[in-house]
Amino acid sequence: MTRASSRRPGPPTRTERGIPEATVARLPVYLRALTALSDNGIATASSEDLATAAGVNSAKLRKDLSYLGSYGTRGVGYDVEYLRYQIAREIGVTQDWAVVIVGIGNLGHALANYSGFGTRGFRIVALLDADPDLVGERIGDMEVRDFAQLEEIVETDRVSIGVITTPAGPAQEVCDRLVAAGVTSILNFAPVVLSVPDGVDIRKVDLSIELQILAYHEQRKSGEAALPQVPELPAMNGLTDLPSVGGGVGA
Amino acid sequence: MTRASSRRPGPPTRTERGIPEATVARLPVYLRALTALSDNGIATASSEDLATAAGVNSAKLRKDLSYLGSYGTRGVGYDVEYLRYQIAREIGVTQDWAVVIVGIGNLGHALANYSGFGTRGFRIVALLDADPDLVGERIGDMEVRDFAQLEEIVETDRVSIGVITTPAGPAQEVCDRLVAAGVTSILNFAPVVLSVPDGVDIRKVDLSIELQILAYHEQRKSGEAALPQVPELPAMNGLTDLPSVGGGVGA
DNA sequence: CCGATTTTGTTCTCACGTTCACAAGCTCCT
DNA sequence: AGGAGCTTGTGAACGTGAGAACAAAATCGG
Repeated sequence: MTRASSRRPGPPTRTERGIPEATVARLPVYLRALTALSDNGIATASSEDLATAAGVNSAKLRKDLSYLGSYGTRGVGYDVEYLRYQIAREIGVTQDWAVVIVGIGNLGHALANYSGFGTRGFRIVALLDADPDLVGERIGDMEVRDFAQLEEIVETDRVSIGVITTPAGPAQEVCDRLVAAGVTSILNFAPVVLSVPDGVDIRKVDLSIELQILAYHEQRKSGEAALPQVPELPAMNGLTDLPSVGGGVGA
Repeated sequence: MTRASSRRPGPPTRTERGIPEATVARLPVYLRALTALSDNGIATASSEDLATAAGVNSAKLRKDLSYLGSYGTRGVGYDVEYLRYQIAREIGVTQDWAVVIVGIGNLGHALANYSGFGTRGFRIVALLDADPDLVGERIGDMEVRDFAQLEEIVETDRVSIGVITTPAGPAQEVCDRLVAAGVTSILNFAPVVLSVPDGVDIRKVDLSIELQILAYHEQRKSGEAALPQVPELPAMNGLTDLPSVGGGVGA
């Protein structure tokens, strides 16, 4: 994690108005579930209802919500609209965040078109690319601008969030420029590990990693009864005799 | 998690050839780091080198690798090619997995074009959409086919992984069809919680959730010294006059 | 051949996250 | 008003993951 944490070992260090990271990651899910309930005209929901809609169990949901405060009513449940607003406020999407997207290839294109950018609370203020052939192209009601204008745009529009959809190569450089320009949160789609200074948050979305995780589990399903035995090792050079792959772990 | 696990509480229940989920999620990162080192002509790397390249600390990396076996050499480090192969095999990307993409909108389009689909190990065998206007369109060297052909394709090509890039609305139905057709791993880009039977793995990639997590931290940075005090609660009665926050159910 | 040096593999401890279980608190009915 | 019936909020137990620290193994130089 990039977040700095000033922990003193005194008491359990109860949330100094700080919410566990795992909970933060679920709040947006709850927000969406509440919105769906609201759209269906449901005014009140129990933790059980909400948990089902959000795909978690109710104990976890209640504990998560308890970090925000006591917004429910015992014996009754939660007022959908009220809770929705409280979560939205806690997350910070009651205000609008200015976002720039850097790298208008296939993916950048898709994100630029993504209606509503998934959720309100975010406003794309610029699409940037360094390729002169792309600059000037219109996408929806926006126009691709030159990456050189980054600093100016960040300052003018108070941009705090940057989305990187470039190839892996230029990603770190783009990242550095974003940070230097004053962006303090970055969402990275490029398949590289970016390094950022303290105080800058970075999150990564990586298609091929997700697929590989699925592949791992998939492989185990296939080989449930008959694990495909250790295949021929590819001409081990340099190193010594091979550790017996089957029994290396455990016992 | 969807994975079933048969745990008896006896001893620490060491990996019955099972690798912790947190480790599994990092293996693809190591794989990529190793590939990068290999491309740079580096034949041997210490856990420290690797850890730096992968953006983790070396103790964690060593522990992760130890679940796979003893593939390093004390006093020396790891043979890059050898370790790369071992990890690839463990993940299951030494073979090719057939993948279908359902929902050829902006995002589906982008993924279809994604050269190499991120990494070798995966082969897109079909692009599917229910919209007759889209069916027949060419994308790269593939043609969009009718979603109705799903079952046939899954059977013929032994498809085990499905990618859902539809809007939220049809996602669950698409998911059900995929599962019924025999797909056992799903990567979901639609902003909904999908429910699947046991034995099917599902992973979710959600842009707006990632942004909201960033927004949360961003908000805390801004209000470091001066937390904006709890704003007026919006008349906690029936349906209040909130800014319409949330609601990723775009389309 | 032996000791110094390097780096892995593993053990131990601590922090974090999840789940259970239940008291506290609210509503509704009689 | 009082008791029955729900549902929340939370304390405590449990399980998983992270990091520090160190013993075991390999190389290399004398």
